[in-house]
Amino acid sequence: MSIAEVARRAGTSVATVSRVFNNPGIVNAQTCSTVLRAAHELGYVPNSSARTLRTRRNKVLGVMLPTLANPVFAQCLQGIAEEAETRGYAIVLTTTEYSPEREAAAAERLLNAGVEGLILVVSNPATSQVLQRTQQTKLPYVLAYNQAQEHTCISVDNHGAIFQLIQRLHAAGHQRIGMVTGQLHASDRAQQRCKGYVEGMQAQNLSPLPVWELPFAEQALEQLQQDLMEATRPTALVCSNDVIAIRSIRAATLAGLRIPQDLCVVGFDGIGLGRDLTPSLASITQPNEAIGQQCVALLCNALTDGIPLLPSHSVQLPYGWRAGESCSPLPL
Amino acid sequence: MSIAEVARRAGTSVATVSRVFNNPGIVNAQTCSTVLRAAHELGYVPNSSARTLRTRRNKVLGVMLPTLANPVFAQCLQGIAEEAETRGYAIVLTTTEYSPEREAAAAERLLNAGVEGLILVVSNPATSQVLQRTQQTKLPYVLAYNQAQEHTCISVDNHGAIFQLIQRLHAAGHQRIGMVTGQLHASDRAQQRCKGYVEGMQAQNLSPLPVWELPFAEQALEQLQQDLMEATRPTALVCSNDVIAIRSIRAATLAGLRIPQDLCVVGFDGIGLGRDLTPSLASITQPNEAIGQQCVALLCNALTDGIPLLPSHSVQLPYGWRAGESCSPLPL
DNA sequence: TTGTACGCGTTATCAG
DNA sequence: CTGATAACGCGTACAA
Repeated sequence: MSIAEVARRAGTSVATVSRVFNNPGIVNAQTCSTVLRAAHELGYVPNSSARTLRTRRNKVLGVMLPTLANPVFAQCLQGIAEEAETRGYAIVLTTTEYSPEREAAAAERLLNAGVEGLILVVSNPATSQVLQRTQQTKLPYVLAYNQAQEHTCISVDNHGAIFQLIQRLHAAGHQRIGMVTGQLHASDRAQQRCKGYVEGMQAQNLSPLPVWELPFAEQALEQLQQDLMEATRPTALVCSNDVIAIRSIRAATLAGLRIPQDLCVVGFDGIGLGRDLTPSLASITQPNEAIGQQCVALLCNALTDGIPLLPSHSVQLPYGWRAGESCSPLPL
Repeated sequence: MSIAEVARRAGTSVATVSRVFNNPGIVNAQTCSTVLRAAHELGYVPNSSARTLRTRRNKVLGVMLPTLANPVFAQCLQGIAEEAETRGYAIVLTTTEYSPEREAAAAERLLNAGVEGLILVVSNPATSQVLQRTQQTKLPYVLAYNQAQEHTCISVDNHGAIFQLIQRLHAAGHQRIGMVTGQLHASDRAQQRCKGYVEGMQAQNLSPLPVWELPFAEQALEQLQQDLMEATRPTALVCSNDVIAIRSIRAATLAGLRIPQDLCVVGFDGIGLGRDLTPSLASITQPNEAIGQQCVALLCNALTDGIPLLPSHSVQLPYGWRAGESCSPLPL
């Protein structure tokens, strides 16, 4: 099952067999088909380790995600896996659970695994040690979801999406609009979305409310619930992601509010499950699979062309809008 | 950065360096630490391709999952990734979207990737071509979630879980209990759970209702919705997984029913998101991460010990119960 | 257009 | 306990 056996059977040298597989153009069509037939009959499949040893390319991509518990990343990974598969790349996966400490260790493991390139979702590109470390290694990498001038990113316009949403909510008559987010330090996206909220409110001459920041705790939700029982409660809640939105709906319902009559709730991400909920979840959608696919595509192209990946290769994909029962119809 | 450089710096032979990394026990403690230091100073990291070429072991596991859109499998994958990581294994992932055709192709790709072992979730172990093909190759494999005598499986007692649930529902006063499932042919678990339903009902001297089988279509849900408006509608709905349960809650709500006063709904899987829903989702829980971890553990142990994986190595993990607002409290 | 021969970095065998 | 050395399977100068 090695190249030598194929060569023997085809009556050629190993070099020719190798060429047939790597550069068919430069070999006689006749010999080529002879070799191919021999290879097929023997069920020959090239040994990737040997090839890697020689070429120093192993066709493995490293993927670092915050968690798989949030369907956004699961969906993205699906896109990554798909595209990687068609391109013949394997992936090694690691999750950080949104912890900066785990991030560093996780990245180190990917590096040690000898990956050719990296797809990363970091908590904050501006402060991430992972990115410094990665840049040292000269390995090509692309950030998914993160948005930062200095890096190659596949993302959506987080700021603009929320900014525009505020405008639409206002147009629909909402004045008191609140924002709920996960832990801000764990996610630059959340920060950008919050910024979009504040500036969006100001642009509408509305005063932004203090942002609800929900750490992953029961307690925080109860606070939100309390606040929603005040007379000055908002009439619409913008959430920095769909999971937060689902939790917010829970808090609101426990506070005795009806969705969307008393309170409109909008999420961000467009996870598939949102459609099946009751009420169905209104959300700013991201093309999650496509984000994953593009990451792989960019990386693989850079790898095969041997050109370095630059910030200018960043792609900003369009976000969308999924209407849902958790929010009354919005103009536009 | 190769073993030779380390040897030179440590003043030993390459063989010794190799031993230090692979079998430290048989080398002099003194030399050992010298080598280790040299290696560390040089930032030496063993080349996995060369090692693989020599040992014919690449430390890559193949994982075949139905989809990542269902959080159950995302959670399981998280467990797999974690355990694989700690054991120094990489994984190559592929999804089948519950399609038997895609299953065969997906498995073939994993095989071609040269994986050392496989973790599979197949639609039906009894009819799966994938398993035949896998057995031909003599590669060790373990089935996750699937339950079958002839294979090595990590699963829960699907039949028993539902059987017991029916008993509890009956004890709580329910007489008309219905069952909702996804496409039966796409999942042996669903079949086993339905069997548990039918036999559980009979054991309680209740007559089982025709099972609602929901293909992935809008239409099917509407049928359920219609049926739930009949006078003879069930008072409790057992669902073969949490996603189905979420959809059923939607159908019931659209039918004008209140959950759980008019209709109790119970899911299966215990996906994390279930806790955050309103009403929160009552569910029979599976230890999803643990299932993934055990698959990896079993596989890796078999791989390192060189012993074949037998059906007798199967593990049946305990299922649990998560109370939730979608179902009134149940005895036991 | 094809063949020969070397080296990629390791591990395993066999002497010492 | 340690060292020399032959593979492992492949790609690629270089020569023909």
